[in-house]
Amino acid sequence: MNKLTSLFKALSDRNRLRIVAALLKNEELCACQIIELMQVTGATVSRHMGLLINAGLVVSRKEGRWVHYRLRRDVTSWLPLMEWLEAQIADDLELAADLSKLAEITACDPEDIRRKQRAVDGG
Amino acid sequence: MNKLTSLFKALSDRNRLRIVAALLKNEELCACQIIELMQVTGATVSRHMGLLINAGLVVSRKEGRWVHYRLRRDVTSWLPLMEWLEAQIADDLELAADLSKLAEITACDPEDIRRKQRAVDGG
DNA sequence: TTTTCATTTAGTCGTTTGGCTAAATATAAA
DNA sequence: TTTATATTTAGCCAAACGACTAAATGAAAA
Repeated sequence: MNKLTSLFKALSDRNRLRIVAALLKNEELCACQIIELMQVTGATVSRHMGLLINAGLVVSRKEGRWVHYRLRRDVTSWLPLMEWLEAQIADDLELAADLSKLAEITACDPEDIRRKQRAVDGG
Repeated sequence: MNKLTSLFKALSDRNRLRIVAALLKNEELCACQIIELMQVTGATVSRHMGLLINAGLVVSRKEGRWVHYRLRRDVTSWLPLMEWLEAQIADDLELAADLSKLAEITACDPEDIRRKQRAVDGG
């Protein structure tokens, strides 16, 4: 697909926009933290991350069993868009609310988050 | 829907992006000119324009039987995005190609364009 | 080396999208 | 006031999307 089109498609889903907002405020997040923020299954988060990676917005880094995601900051032509987006997010009540929830999540040890998630799943 | 989400949704379709690109280069375009550029039915263009209007990107102006569209330039917080977009369009071969086609279209009298379109429709 | 576990892939399902045609609406011309 | 015409609305269809569950993968822990 076209670069620009897949970029906008990536940003045109509410949940993916929440992920990008989260990554704008956190250098790096692991899958389980994003799952915890969004309250969807790991499979769903994985699919969203795949789209964001494909659009060229995000890169992933594997560390043991865990995968960490971060925004690509090396595509200089997109930096103005990212800066603009960050300003818009500040004005979006729902996205702004996410950020405080996210602060609670990142304050925890990811191991604890997974423990809690497994307990809820009943796995 | 959310402001930011409907904005990105509006921009996430290739044909709508072509329309926005066209409106960035032309203060105002009428429906028949957009139909001619995109080679889709009037109904389809109408639906796309409705989405762009709903997203707050475009306004329409009725003049007799004709409807003219232009970009909203009064939403100051979106101007940086529009400027960025304009720069990206210049780097997009397909969108850039559209602009020369558009130049031919805008050089004609819209009445002639409709005459041609009616002839093709067999109406 | 078996088990556990984090993530991804495959497959399913209901919803949304983007195109079309046909009918409706609104305005100008005859 | 009838007819022609530009756009919109309604209704249809196939393809794409976003969620889920279950199965597969790959890496660490036991």
